[in-house]
Amino acid sequence: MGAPNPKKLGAESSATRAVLVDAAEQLIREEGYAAVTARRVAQKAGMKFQLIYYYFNSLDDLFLEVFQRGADQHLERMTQALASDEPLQALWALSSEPNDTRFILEFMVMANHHEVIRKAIGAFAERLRDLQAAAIARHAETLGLKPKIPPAATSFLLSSISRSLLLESALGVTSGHQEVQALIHSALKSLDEGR
Amino acid sequence: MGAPNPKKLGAESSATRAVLVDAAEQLIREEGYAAVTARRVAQKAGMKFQLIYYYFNSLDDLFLEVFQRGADQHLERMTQALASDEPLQALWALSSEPNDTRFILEFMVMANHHEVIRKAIGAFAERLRDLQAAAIARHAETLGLKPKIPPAATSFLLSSISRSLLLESALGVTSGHQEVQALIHSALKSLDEGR
Amino acid sequence: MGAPNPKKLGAESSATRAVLVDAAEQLIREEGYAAVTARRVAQKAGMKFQLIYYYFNSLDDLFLEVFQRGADQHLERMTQALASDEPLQALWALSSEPNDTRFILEFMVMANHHEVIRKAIGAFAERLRDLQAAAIARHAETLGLKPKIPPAATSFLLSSISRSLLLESALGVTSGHQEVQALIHSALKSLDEGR
Amino acid sequence: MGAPNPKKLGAESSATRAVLVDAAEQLIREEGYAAVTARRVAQKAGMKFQLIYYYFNSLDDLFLEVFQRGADQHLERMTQALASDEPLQALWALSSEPNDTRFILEFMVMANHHEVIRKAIGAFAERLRDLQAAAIARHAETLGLKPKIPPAATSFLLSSISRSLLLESALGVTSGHQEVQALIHSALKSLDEGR
DNA sequence: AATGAATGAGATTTCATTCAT
DNA sequence: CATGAATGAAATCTCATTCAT
Repeated sequence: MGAPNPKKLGAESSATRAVLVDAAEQLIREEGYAAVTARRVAQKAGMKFQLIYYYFNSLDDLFLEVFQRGADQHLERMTQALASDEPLQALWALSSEPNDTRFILEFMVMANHHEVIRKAIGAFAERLRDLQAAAIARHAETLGLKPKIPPAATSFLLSSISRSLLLESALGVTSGHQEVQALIHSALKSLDEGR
Repeated sequence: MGAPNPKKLGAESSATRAVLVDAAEQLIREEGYAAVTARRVAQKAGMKFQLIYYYFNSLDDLFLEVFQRGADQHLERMTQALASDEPLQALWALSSEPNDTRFILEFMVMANHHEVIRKAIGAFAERLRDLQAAAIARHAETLGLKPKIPPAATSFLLSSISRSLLLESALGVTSGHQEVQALIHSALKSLDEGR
Repeated sequence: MGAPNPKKLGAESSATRAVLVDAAEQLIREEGYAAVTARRVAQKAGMKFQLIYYYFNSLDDLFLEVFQRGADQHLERMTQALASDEPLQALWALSSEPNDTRFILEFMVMANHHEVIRKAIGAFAERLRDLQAAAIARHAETLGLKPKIPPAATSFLLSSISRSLLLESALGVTSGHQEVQALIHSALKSLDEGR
Repeated sequence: MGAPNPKKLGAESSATRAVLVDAAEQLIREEGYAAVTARRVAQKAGMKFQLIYYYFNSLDDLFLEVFQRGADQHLERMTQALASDEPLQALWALSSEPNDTRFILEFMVMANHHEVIRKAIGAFAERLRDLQAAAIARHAETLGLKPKIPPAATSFLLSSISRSLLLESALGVTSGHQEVQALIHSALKSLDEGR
């Protein structure tokens, strides 16, 4: 029996549903999650706000769907990046993309108050780490290297650093940034070239 | 002394005022800035919510005061840490303190949508960076070292990494953390001992 | 029909909406515009105050709708009055009607601090003046008269005087009123009869 | 015994008291009576708002004092104007002064909701009317004229018209105004010159 | 598949006023 | 004389959500 859907909802495949998710995503990107309300999403989508409750059980559900879709896309992109000839540099480039990174950060913050989101983003972060670590290990093996830094640590470091560069830039703080960028670039180049 | 401050009501030195700032700080630490409303702060402080407007004119003012007080304390503590015999390890220990770091992170996020906060935390971050970079440079000189990594970059890296360790831990993500901790510890030890 | 009005919620045709407009109008007539708050309107209508924001988005919108409805009715009545055999006397009778005149005066005052209302009542006053001036001119022509006083001035004078009679009466001041009424009556009679 | 002062208040002659009345008057002139609150008056005066309650029993008392002072000054000015060689033209000039007229209008509106103000402004209006009517009668007698329009009516008409010219101008409505101005000017000139 | 109607809860903010000092 | 402290009341407005149609 399990837990049956307590409410009849709009079909998963509806075009309208997608429009709502799009609108919510845009809003999060532009103004942060705190700016997302049923009314504002609907307004952006050019629809009535009640539609949100028709398609989603609650605003949280909508958030979750926005996140899930974005996370899937990001994992996809990351997978492709890691498959390139210079996986570390590709990883860095993608991690430095302000768009995606700010988006993910927004959910990290939201997680504080949304149990459901916390689980989802936790799972996502873990998968991302594993994905990256595996690729880094694979790459090292290909080149016949025994890296001093464990793959998972490398993954963590690159994520941390790109995230912070972005976070600080948004605050207008940039002291030390150039030096770090230079360090990272040369390190990654060496690694990708097997030296 | 002539015309008083046009709007400021409660005295700076009031005990009540301090109680309110305490309550707000606690709330931010426990539930994040988004949970702070005049009503909730007052409730926590066991007071009427209007008192907040009596003492602060606006919620933003309260936020700012909470931040400023915490920032000052942190700078103070950091200054002391950097004055120790092993400044880098002390820096790291303080930066890894969940209390302070989560607190600062909360404001970094808040800054996205609060102009006033952005300026304040930007200024704070810059001061912190300069403070640390100067101490790191000083320490290197004392030991007669020429570090490969510029001081400001070292400061940035340590901040980024501690911040991310904390952020991810809150999400239940810890893969790669131990390895990073180990790396950092050994690196800092070497640096502090001049090797 | 595609994207609905981004914010408008309640339908234009709702009965509830009309009840709210009625209540607001009554309140303005009885106690003046300054007495109109969402709570009081709702109370008078026997409804929850949030309904006002459901139907009107803002109190100003409600004010505007009350005004517009009243203005339209007044213009209608004025048009009919001016079509009578004795247009000037009919104009005066209508302008002396305390109900309408006090109502309009209330908005004139409100206009001082409400940009939106200012525009609306400005437009209305202009239309009213033009309507009256045209009728007065027409009437003069019909009677083959060449009036010493320009039609627009006549319209202005009658409006001013009726307005002030009312305003002063409300203050309990009536000295000179009877004499003015007598003057106006005889003047209008002459004009209407073509002497 | 009568009704003794229920509260000890600041002296009538205090300079501080006058500063507060000044500030309130300025505020009414600039932003209308609805903008007058204890806080704003005090702010404008560069004082603490509690002082208002120290010097006046309530805000209404302050309003009343502002009005009384302004009314007395206006009566004074009017008396002087009426003593001139061309009393009617002087009367008109003073009545057309936007400053004073808007100020008085503001109180006429306030009267709707303030019993005390209503009585005060009623009494003032009556005195003003009597003053003007007497002067007009005197002037007619001096010139040996028997005016068709009773003096009180003349006073009423001039007040009404000047008031309305101002009220409409504020709304951006001016149609018919020039013609009226011209009429009034020529009529008053004739009267003043005894033709 | 969609939407008009409604509402309880709560947000920030402002006020007039009192009182003790 | 003057002012810090406090508060009850009310203002406008927004939200998430439900329900009947």
